[in-house]
Amino acid sequence: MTPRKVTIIDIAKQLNISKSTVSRALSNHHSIGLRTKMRVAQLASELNYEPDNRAIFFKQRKTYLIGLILPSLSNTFFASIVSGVEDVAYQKKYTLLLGQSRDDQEREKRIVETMKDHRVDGMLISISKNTTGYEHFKLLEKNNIPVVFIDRIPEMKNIHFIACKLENGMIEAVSFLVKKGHKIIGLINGPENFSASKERYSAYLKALRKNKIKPCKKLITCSDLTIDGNVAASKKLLALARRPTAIITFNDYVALDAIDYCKRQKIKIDTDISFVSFANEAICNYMDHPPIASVEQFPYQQGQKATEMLIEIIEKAKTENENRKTFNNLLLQSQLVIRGTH
Amino acid sequence: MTPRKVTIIDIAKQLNISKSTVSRALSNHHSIGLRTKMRVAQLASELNYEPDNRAIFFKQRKTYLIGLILPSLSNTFFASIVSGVEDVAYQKKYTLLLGQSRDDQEREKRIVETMKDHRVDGMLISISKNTTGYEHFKLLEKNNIPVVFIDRIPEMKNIHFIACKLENGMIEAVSFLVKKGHKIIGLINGPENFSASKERYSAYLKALRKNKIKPCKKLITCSDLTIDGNVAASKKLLALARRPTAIITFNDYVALDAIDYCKRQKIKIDTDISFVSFANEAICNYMDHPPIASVEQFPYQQGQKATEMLIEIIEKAKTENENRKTFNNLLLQSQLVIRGTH
DNA sequence: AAAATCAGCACAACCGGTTGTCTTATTATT
DNA sequence: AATAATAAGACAACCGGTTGTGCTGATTTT
Repeated sequence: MTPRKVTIIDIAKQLNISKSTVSRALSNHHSIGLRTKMRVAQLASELNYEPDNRAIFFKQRKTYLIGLILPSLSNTFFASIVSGVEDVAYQKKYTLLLGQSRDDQEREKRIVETMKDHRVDGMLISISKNTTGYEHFKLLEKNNIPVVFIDRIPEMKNIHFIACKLENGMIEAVSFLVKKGHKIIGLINGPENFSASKERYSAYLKALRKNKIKPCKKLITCSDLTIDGNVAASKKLLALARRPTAIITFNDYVALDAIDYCKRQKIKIDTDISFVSFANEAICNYMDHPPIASVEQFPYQQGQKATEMLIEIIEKAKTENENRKTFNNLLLQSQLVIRGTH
Repeated sequence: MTPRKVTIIDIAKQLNISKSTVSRALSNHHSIGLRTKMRVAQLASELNYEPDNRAIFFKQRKTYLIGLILPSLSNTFFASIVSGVEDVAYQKKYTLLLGQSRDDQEREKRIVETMKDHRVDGMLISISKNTTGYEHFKLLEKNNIPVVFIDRIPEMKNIHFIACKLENGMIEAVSFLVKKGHKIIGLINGPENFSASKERYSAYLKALRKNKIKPCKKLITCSDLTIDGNVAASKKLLALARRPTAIITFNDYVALDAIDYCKRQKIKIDTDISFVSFANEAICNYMDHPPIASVEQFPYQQGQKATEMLIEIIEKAKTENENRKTFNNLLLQSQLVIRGTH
């Protein structure tokens, strides 16, 4: 049997005093005499006493746990979110429970369940690629566990979320390309059910209008973000009779696959075709032909802000009237980052 | 005030029965009558009753939490470890607490403290680059919290750990280069205090001996794994009068910085110099001139094995005699992966 | 018919702390 | 000297479950 940890009861017994006295002595309560306080402190350190937070949290109906669910960590974008979340959470004495949905709705549900069972004080979620049903999120609402969605937002009413406003980034991207002389600009978008895809799509159209370019449906395609999907999308655009001279991609990984495809097809990057991506991943700095520009989406900051928002909601819930709920939405501005000498 | 969750007491009151009856009814105990069981089940689902695991864990002296501390997630290597850990942990009903030390000893200590306070059932740790003091790990031992170290192992006696045996990988790497005609093979190693660096170092010497090549001290250097460190190390080796025709690097990121440096210096990759790395990161597939081979260290499997080991220790501790502790060490074999057509 | 068996449930202790109230001895007040 | 005030600490309830034991009435056994 695991040797039991030292409790205040052990201390109380050894000193022949009551456990409430020990408790108060340790928290320096005024109604305990100095002599007793010192004896308790002495014995506590001798016995290596460590309070069991769970007993306290249990009574406080708190856990100081925040659940974070992301599709994956292999994408540096999400890893940055973790860092942002972690930095704020630790600072405010919360600890992070992590789960990866692997873009699988069932897994996402199971993780939500588990974290709910662990009675997290709140959750941060970036939904999976395949999530269409939202019952598991409603379950959290029922259980009064606040959720702030990050970057990948479900299409629900009355939710808290934080994301990066992509419209301005997309407009900057298109204008940048136009200024460099491009007239046929393609778009490889992400899955159609992503709000982030829809936003890119409408911003793309808006940007074209703004630059007096007539949009062409053939120049717009989607990828499921797998390598095969990315390659297929690239193939489709590059096979067009009216082939684009520039392509804007959903993120850097799509761009990398597209660039790879071009190289295999002997299509010269930056000569025959230019790429602009989203995400601005650092790893691209090592590429010989990275996208010439990329829209920064500030994942670290999104993580920070989301966590601040969540903790505020958690701590407000204790005091405030539940009836009149308000929902917090925050959009950061994205920003086009032009790489190197382009 | 947050609306209290439904408890068995609420159910008991409404049905005018005792709470123990409710508890047993819900767990289908034989001494409860069918009629009562059904009434309880009915009301429980009506009220949306959800048991509070914490009360149960509390009594069981368990949390089903596993703490995982890694230096960082920006390195895909560690992200893979997370996935391995997560997959095994979730399957065995444990949940993951995550912390990044950012290669800062103080931060590592604080995270250990926090996780200890949350009474994790066990911890998985990959130590930070700068960790030299081990008091915080001894603290865990004192608190009877088992720890399994992963990949980055402290130099302590009597610890559980899992790592990847690098010797064979290094020997394969050197032999591979020799077979390709290289005679002057440099080594950019990691920080000297890493056991992983020491292992690479001695394996490198052993491999040279095996291939009848006389080692030369000048061909061996270390990097602190920052970009500047990597570049400085590259510079040092490439400035040698007897310049190496091949360099083995501590990991892929070092190789990328070295390759980048070569390109800027107009040293032709794969012609003037070849690189072999450790880690076999997937992102390198997108490079024009990735290392021609890389030693796979199986981070996902390390994560899995470490978690299996930890859970076994946790669950064994309950029943076994504590006096005769044994320590588990597991080494996976590394494996040289030759890229593409080389 | 009295004793034994058993189903079905209530009571209370426990996990490890916190906190409100009550008790007792000492000191201060009038 | 009698009373009030105060210091120091004991007692018990509570958080939300689980579990060992005891009690009650009905059925079975002899």
